[in-house]
Amino acid sequence: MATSRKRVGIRDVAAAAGLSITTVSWALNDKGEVAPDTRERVRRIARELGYQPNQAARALRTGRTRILGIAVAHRESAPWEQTYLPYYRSVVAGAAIEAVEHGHAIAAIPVSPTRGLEVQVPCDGLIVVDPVRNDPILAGCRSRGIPVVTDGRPLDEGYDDVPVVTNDIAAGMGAVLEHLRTAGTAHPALLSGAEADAYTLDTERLFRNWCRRHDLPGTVRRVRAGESPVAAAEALLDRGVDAVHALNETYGNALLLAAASRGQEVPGRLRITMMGERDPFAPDNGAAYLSLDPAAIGAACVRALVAHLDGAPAENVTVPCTFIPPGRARPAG
Amino acid sequence: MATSRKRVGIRDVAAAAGLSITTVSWALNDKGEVAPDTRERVRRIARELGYQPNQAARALRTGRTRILGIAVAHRESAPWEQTYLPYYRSVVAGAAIEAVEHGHAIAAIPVSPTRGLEVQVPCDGLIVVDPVRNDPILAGCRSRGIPVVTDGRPLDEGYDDVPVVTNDIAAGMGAVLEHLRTAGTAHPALLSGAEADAYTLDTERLFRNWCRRHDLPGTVRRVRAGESPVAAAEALLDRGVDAVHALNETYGNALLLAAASRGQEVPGRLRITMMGERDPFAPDNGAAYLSLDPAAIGAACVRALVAHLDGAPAENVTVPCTFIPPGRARPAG
DNA sequence: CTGAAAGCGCTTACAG
DNA sequence: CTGAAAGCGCTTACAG
Repeated sequence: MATSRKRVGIRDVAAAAGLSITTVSWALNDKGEVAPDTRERVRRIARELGYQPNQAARALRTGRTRILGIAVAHRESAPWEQTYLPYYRSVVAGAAIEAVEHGHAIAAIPVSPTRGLEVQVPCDGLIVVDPVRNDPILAGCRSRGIPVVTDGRPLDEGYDDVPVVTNDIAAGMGAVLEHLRTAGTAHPALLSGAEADAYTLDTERLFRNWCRRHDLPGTVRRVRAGESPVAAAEALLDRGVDAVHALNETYGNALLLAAASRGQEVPGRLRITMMGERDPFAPDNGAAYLSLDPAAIGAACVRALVAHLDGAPAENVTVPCTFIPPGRARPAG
Repeated sequence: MATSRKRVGIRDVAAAAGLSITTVSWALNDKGEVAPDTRERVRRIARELGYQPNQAARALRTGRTRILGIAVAHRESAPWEQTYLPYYRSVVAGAAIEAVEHGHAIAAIPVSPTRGLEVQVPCDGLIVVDPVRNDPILAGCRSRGIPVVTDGRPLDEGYDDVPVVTNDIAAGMGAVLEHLRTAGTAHPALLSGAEADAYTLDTERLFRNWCRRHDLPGTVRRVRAGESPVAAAEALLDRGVDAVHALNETYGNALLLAAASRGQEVPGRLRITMMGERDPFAPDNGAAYLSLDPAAIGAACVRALVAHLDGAPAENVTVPCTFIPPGRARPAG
C-alpha cells in the first residue's frame, strides 16, 4: 500500500474521528468545552495517527513560537574563542535544560558585528549574554519590541525595564580578596581583559576599591586584543606581584604557565585565583577558583524571560558564586 | 503621534511603496521579475520601515524553517553532566557558528528519556549526537520523516541513508597506542564508560585489537553508572598497569588524581592519555591528549545536514583528531 | 514588468 | 457540547 508521505494534519485527525477541526484542536489543547470521552477519543486517534501539530502554523496563529533566543554580545572579538566561549557554552546548556521545563526551546542567535542583530529565527524573546557599551543587540531588540533578559547588567541607558541576571561578583570578589589578604599579600594584581562588559568593569572596580581600603598597591593589567595571555601574565609577574586574580580561566592558566616558567611555586610566594569552573576530578594545580556556575545563570535567564513574557514585572536575579580554595579536591595525604 | 506598536508587515511596505505585496516579496527575495529601480526602492522603504519578515508565516508557506535541531542521545544518564556535556556544548557552539554561514540557526532539542523525542521546535532537520543502541531519537525522526545527520555511527540497523560525521578514532587511537608502545608499556589499560555508543565501543575494540596484535595484557575497565570515576581509576591503578588511556577528560582527570594520591609520577612509571580538549594556556599536567575538535564536528554536521536537505546524497565525513604529547605547552626550560 | 488571489495548518471568536 | 468560517503573514502559480 502506497502510504502517502504527507504529514498528518489536524484535518486528518478530524476526519478519522468524524469531528470538526475545532473540536480536535480543543480536545488536544485543553481549550473550550469538549465532552470527556470525545476528548479521550480524539487524543487516542491523534496518537495512533502520529499527529504532530505544525508549529509554524501554530506560531503564525498565536504569535508565540515557544522559542527563546540566546545571543552573545562580543561574539566576534578575537579572544572570544578562548575566554568567553566556554562560559557561553555552559550558559546555553543550562538554558536549554531549563527551557524544557517551561515548554520552550533555546536557539542560538547569530550576531554579526557588522550588520548587528539579524533575528531570522522566530523567537518570543532573547537572552543577551554580557551586553557591552552601545550594545547593538539590545538596541535591535528595543526597536523591534523583542522582550529581553540580560546576563550581566546593561551598560547603556534606558534599559531599566529589562530583567537582569547577574553573578554575585561582589560577594565572590570579596571571598577572593579576603583569601589573598589572609595569605598576606603585599602586592596584589588583577589580570583583566579589554572587553567592556559589566563583569569586567565591576571586577576591576571591586579590586581597586578593596586595594584602596586596605592601602595596598593594586596593579590592574588588561590583556589587549590580540595579545597573548601568557605574555601579559609574564609581564605582570615581572612586576613583582605576590597575588593575582584572573578574570577567566584562560588568563588564570596563562598565569600558572608563566609562574611555572619562572619557577614560582603556587600557592607559595605567589597566589593565583581565577574565575572559572573547577573540575572536581582534576588534580590540584595550586590555584583557587571562583566558580560562576554558568549553567545556573542560563537557567535563571530562562526563568526570568518566561516570567517576563507572561507579563510579570521585571525582577533582577543574583546567582551566587562559590569560592574554592586551592587543594580542595586533593585527597587526604 | 501615537505610533502603533504593531509590527510592520509586507502590506505596510507595499502600501508605502504603492505596489502590491507580490512585487514587494519578489523584490526582497530576489525572485520573479522586478524592475531594478523598483527593487531598490522597495528595499530602501523596507529598511526605513524596519520591516522584518514574519518567519513563522514564511515557514508555514515554504515548509522550511531554516532551523536545525541538535539532540544528544544519552542526555539524561547520570554521568552525562561530567563527561559528555563539555563535548556536547562544544559541538553545539561549532554548529551554531557554521549554521550562520548557511542562513540557518541551531536549536537545542530536548529529549525525554521516558517520552522520547518531542520535537516541539519546527526544524528542517536534526543533528543527533552519539546515537545509542535502539535509539529512540533516530526512530522518532525516521517515523516522522525528519532528515537526520549523526555525530557518531548509528548502532541500529536501517540507517544507511543517514549521513554520518565521525571523529577519526582509528587514527587517533593509533597515535595514542603508538605513543604508549614507544614509552615501553608492558601492561596498558583503558578506562572506559558504560554508555553504548559507537565512540565507546570503537575505542574499546581498537584497544583490544592492538593489545592482541602486540601480545600485551590489555585491561579494559568500565566506569559503571553512578560509580565515582576516581574510585574506578584507583581500582585500575591497583592492578599494576603502567599506561592508561581514558575515554574522556573526566576519567583522565580522575586517573591523574588517583596517580597523585599514590605518588605515581606522570609521565614516569605511569603514562596517562585521554580524549579531550587540551587548553593551550594550561600548564602541563603530564598527560597526553587526543584532541577531538568537537567544534569542527558540529560544523561538519551542519554542512552535511544542509547538503542533505538540499537533496545531496548522503556522504560521510571523518574529522581528524590531534595527538598532543605531554609537555607540549610547557615553555622551554 | 506588476497585481489579485489562493492557500500553507493551525486557533478562536461566533453561532448554533 | 459541536461546527463553519475567518484570518495569522507570508510565497507563488497564474493572469494580465
